[in-house]
Amino acid sequence: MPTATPVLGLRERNRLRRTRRVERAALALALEYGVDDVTVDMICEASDISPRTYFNYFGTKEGALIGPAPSAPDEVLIEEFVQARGSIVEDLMLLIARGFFATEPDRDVFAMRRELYTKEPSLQALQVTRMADKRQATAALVRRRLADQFPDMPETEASDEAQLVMSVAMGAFPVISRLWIEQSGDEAEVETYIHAAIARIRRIVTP
Amino acid sequence: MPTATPVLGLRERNRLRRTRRVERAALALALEYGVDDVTVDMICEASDISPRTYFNYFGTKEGALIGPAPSAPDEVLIEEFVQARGSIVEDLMLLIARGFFATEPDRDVFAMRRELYTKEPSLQALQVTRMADKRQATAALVRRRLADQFPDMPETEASDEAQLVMSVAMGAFPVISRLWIEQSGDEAEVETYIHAAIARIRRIVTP
DNA sequence: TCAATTCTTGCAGTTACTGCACTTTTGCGT
DNA sequence: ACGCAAAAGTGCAGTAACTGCAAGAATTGA
Repeated sequence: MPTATPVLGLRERNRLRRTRRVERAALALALEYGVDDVTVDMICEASDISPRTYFNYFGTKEGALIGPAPSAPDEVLIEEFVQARGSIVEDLMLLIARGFFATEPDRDVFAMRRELYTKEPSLQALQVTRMADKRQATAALVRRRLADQFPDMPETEASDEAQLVMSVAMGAFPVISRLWIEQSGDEAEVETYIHAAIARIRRIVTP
Repeated sequence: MPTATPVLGLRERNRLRRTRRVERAALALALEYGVDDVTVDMICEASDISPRTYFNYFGTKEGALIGPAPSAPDEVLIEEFVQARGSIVEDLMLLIARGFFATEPDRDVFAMRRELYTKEPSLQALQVTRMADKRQATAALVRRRLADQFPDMPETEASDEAQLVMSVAMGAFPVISRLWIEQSGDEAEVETYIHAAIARIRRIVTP
């Protein structure tokens, strides 16, 4: 029986294998010695790869630890988001969460990453930093939705509101993903967690 | 007429003067060339200080750009926060904002910082990273308040809720401070901005 | 004015990261 | 099966952020 996924060339397979090998090594070292006491050279020696190639793959020392950035959502999902009419923050979180699932990680790597994240919360800050790069793109999405939903809202107000929507969503995201990762890790349930979190936010901003 | 503030020793005055001189130089350079194209050596040459001392003062290259971390709130303010009964996120933001004002910045430096922040939003991410260091301390405060307000709330739920409160507050903070900095910069008004932002958050998490 | 303390600085070293040129590997047409 | 073009891996040299240490300078308090 042929695989459902398109057959990958030797090139891709090598790249995947290598990526996993390096991620595993990096995570194991970071778990043993702590992120700050691990050097790129150590990772490279443990995973038999040259430092130059390491940076080609991951860009930064922490790249292998925090995992790939969530992929950009495709047009269909975006359109769905623009036309949805739930809480805008909730809808945005669902959109981001789906992008996160587009890149299915290795089982071991996933578990190690979970352990490391709880051990060194500073890595969460790095996630946020990386997300920050996508701020503008995401803000544009939110503005599209606002324009669609409230055609009469003045430009500047929409811009401010978009910023706020994004900030709240990105601020709460680490908490939600931590909860979800610690408790189940099952894709289906992420929507439940998001929904519960939104309800909670509603409560804590109400006197 | 003697000054109201306690007289500073020569040591303190030198340190203050130096700090301002370096901050000014760093900001001017960053505004002219962009943060990434400025080196610590350039800043040191422009402000006539040794690189070693620069790091003693500011710790990181960006330290002189983003300004001092908000000082830890004193016991009185903390007690006030624990016993307040407004929206918990709003009360927390007010607490943080007051800590921010405890260190009064130089007028010029303030203006340059404002300009740089709008020019290079990546600096905001740095602020967040630095705030992340204080996450635990802040979370403890929030938990104190929750324990005071809801004595029956179970441990784990309180912990999750504290995380969420902090994340939302810290997420929204950059937006608010940007609005406030761009429009007035007057201390009195910051409460108004915070209040308005909270109202807005309430709206965007409601379907 | 002198001794104790604190601060600044130079130096040497480590580590993250980058551009460039060179070799190896892979994909593919014949 | 073979060889060529494209892509990927690697070594090297260099830059820049940051740190510990110890010596020298400034400040303080008696």
